[in-house]
Amino acid sequence: MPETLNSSPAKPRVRFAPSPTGFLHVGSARTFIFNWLYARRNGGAMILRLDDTDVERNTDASVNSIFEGLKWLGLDWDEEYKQSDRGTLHRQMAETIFQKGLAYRDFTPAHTGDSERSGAQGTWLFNPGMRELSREESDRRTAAGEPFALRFRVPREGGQIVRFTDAVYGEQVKAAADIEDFALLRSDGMPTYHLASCADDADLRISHIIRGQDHLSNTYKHVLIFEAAGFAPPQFAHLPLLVAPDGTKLSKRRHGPVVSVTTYRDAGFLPEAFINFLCLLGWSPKNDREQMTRQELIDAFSLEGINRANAVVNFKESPSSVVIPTLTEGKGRNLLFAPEDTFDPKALWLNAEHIRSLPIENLTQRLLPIVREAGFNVTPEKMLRITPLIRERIKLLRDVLTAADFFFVDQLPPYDPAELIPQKGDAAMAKKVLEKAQSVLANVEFKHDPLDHALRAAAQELGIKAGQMFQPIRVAVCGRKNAPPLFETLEVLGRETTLARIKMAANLM
RNA sequence: GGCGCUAUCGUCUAGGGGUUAGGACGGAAGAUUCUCAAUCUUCAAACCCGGGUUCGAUUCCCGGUAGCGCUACCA
Repeated sequence: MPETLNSSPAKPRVRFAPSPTGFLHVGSARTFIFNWLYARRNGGAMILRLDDTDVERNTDASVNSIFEGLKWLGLDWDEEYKQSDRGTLHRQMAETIFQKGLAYRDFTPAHTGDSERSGAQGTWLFNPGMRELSREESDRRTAAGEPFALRFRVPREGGQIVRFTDAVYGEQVKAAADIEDFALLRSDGMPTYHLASCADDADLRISHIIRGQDHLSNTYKHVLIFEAAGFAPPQFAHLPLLVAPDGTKLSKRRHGPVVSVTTYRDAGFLPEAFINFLCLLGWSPKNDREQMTRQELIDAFSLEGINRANAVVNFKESPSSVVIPTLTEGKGRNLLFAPEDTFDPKALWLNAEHIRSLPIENLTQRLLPIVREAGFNVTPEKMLRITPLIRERIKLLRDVLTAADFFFVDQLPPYDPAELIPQKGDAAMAKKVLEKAQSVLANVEFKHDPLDHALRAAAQELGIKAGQMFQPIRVAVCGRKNAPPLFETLEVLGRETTLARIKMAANLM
């Protein structure tokens, strides 16, 4: 078939272009997800491009963190590039623009940075001296080896206007006179972000640029670059920013690990739940749906559903929670992670919802590695029996360690004997219950119904309420008052362990 | 300082010239239950302010305020 004649509508090409200067940030992850959703929804291509033109700040650790985070989220891409490999392309575009007279060499020594940040009123939109330099003079100084930055010659005369249509923010118009003569090339010959980004977007035939709203005002510069280089600008869609409860942009320095994707992974979030949560920040399916699978998100996604106001990630700003070490001390007592109230309550709820809707086998598989890593030897068979007992009781996968701890240990850690005393009862009643329980449980079949009948009958014999019968047993066996339902628990624990623990408890009374 | 973007319950959001302004999380109360969860029911909770346009604005327009972004030879 003559594929050249195939005029099927162009498939969208989108990209995620992080600069590897830190771990994968939750905001970046959301940007990736929205791009990915758009690509998958429309049968397009997802491109991952490392924007690593800032050699000073790039690190391998950061690149790893990005890959690690995306891998955990289970997000894939179709093409991958590194800007540092494409310098030639960038310089070509700069040259093209320069030859057209749309850029000029600026021989002013580079600003020495930092200190003049406060004196920003000294900001200049353009430098007439350099802008007006004759080509001859410019060439002469270049030939003499004088370093220069290449600046875009913004068409500031004649009240010109730059415009583009943003899929989220609508028509955008700005007077060219308000745009500074931004740099294209640094004096060391390296391209700036603006140039490299546009050159690559043009070369990779990116059709839609979906990125953070912090780039909205940069977009005018990008439109200028595209047009100067002879390309039609792609479609733009800017995303509202994710901010902290204090309204400021999320940053590791200010807000700690809650802004890093791996923190959520390590805390026991399900990747699909985390993606679900991120999607609901700044986007809405507009039908009151909240819990959604990956496929449902793909099917529902559209640029029209994106809104314009920044969204707050509602984590707790308690510094203490951030300081708590992730180390485990001793077995049994696994108070290891930052308390769950660190995270956005809605993220937690969504996670719990996703956990509840997972088949037992699947959940078990996800729980097992966590339990083993904490030092407990549990067989998959046993875990498979434990999972249904805790599934409704955990919000994070890691909660398995505190919700099911008593299933994993041989010896229960010490607990307060007073807990054994039932409601409206006393120590004597507790002792009576525990002794009765020993004799009853020595013979009954360890299955839900027989246990239920036997224990209720025993309560009646003792002339106490069922609840008063169950509580001492529960505490004896679990080491605490709050635990999964008793009969199922006993069933999993088995007769031997149950009797041993009750005997120990009886000795405490 | 200049330029721009934004503004609905505490938070995420739906809606839109006339609505009891809807949903969700979280909160409160209750039901259920062997505890805890889960589940169910109920309740409290919002249109930033001021002008205009209009018979009527939370919705449209303008201004203010606030927040955020850009204003680097960072991205």
